[in-house]
Amino acid sequence: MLAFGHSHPNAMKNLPLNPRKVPRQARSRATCDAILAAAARILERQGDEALNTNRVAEVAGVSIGSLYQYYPTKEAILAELIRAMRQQMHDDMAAAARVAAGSGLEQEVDALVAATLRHHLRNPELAYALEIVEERLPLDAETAALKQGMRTLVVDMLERNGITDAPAIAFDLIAIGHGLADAAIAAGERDFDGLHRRIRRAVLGYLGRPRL
Amino acid sequence: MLAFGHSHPNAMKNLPLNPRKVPRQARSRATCDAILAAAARILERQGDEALNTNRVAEVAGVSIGSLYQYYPTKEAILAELIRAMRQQMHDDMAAAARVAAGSGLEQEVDALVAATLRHHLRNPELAYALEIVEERLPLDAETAALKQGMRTLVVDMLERNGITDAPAIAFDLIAIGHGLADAAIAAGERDFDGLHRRIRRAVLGYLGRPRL
DNA sequence: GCATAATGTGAGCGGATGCTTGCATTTGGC
DNA sequence: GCCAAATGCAAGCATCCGCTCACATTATGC
Repeated sequence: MLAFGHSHPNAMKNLPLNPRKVPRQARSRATCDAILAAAARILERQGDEALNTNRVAEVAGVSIGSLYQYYPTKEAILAELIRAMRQQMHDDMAAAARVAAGSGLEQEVDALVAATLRHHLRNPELAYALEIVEERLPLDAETAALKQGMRTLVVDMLERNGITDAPAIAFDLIAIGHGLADAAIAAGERDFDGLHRRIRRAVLGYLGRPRL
Repeated sequence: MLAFGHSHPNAMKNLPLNPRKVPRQARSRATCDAILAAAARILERQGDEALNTNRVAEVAGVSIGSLYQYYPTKEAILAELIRAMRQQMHDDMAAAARVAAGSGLEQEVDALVAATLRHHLRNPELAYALEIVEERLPLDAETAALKQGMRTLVVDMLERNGITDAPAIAFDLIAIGHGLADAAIAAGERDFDGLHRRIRRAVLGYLGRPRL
């Protein structure tokens, strides 16, 4: 389960952005958490097509009115879930990059790939559903910054290992990893070790390293 | 623009499959084409969220009742568009594979990659929108067969060039190409030559070929 | 020309869903 | 204990959208 950081459900949604209340008492914080947890549960078990505000409120054991006191729109709920996921993923990757820094390209690639796969491993269904939702939602600034941060971790890793044109290479490596992970997960694979090896092979192959 | 093959708008949709009329007169064939063209236009210009049956009928200059005489559901229209796209793509790849067969791995990879990119080049917006729709739609048997056929073209190409475990390798190569193409197109790139080179690099790198 | 089949029409039904609003209940400071 | 602020509630409004149906128009065979 994701840990929700309580980063003000407001401060998002630019177009229909009507300010909403910020929870002050413990009671209302519990309500917000119940709403996010219910939304995650629905996404995980039934996918994003089954998610609507009435159902979220029902599963959360909260009235629809309470939901709209804290989340101005359905998208605000989804954006909050996505932000929490990206935060966790970013922090995990940053820690992995820090630990592996200086251990050589192969080790560093491995560390970053492992961090991203760990993310999917925790809750494959939810992670997959959230990524699908993310594609068709305008990113809020905070989530965009997190994604940029993850990209920068890859760029820095490449530069530490003397690779030129790192930003463009990072773009492609991320795309390659995404492509392989998406295809494997969509095909129902759950062998993350095998997937890890294939992503390593693709990444190092793209970088022109001799095969291991 | 896609050429619609008039492969019986019926013969799809297994669950709510109510037989519908098959066009006999030229008049009704024109109606069907107008409906498919209108749906493609909407997808291309406004994306799949903006597509609904009322709007399709309006853009096609046809009444909503006429639309439902030939297409039992909204999904049947989309499935027909997807089928036409996959047919064209498959035929294009098959022709490319035939011409390039025996010219060596690098040439054959190039030919197949070029065929798939040509497909996107014709109408990037429509191709992109259709692939998004395809992901969340149950494939009809004919489309599934076309996709399987394309996969087989890649497997055969690999086996012609002495590569073992071809089916698994083909799966990964397709995923890699998809990942790179999706990311580039989503980022607004329109330099298909550059994209072609990067996909070649990724594919040959995965296969462990020395860099060119 | 006429009968019949084929095709075209659009008002509107039924249901889903995002969200508002008016009111009830609980909490915390004094 | 009291009151104002915070929180909670759910009926139901407004809209969208997939789709039907009863009827009008056009083509085809004879």
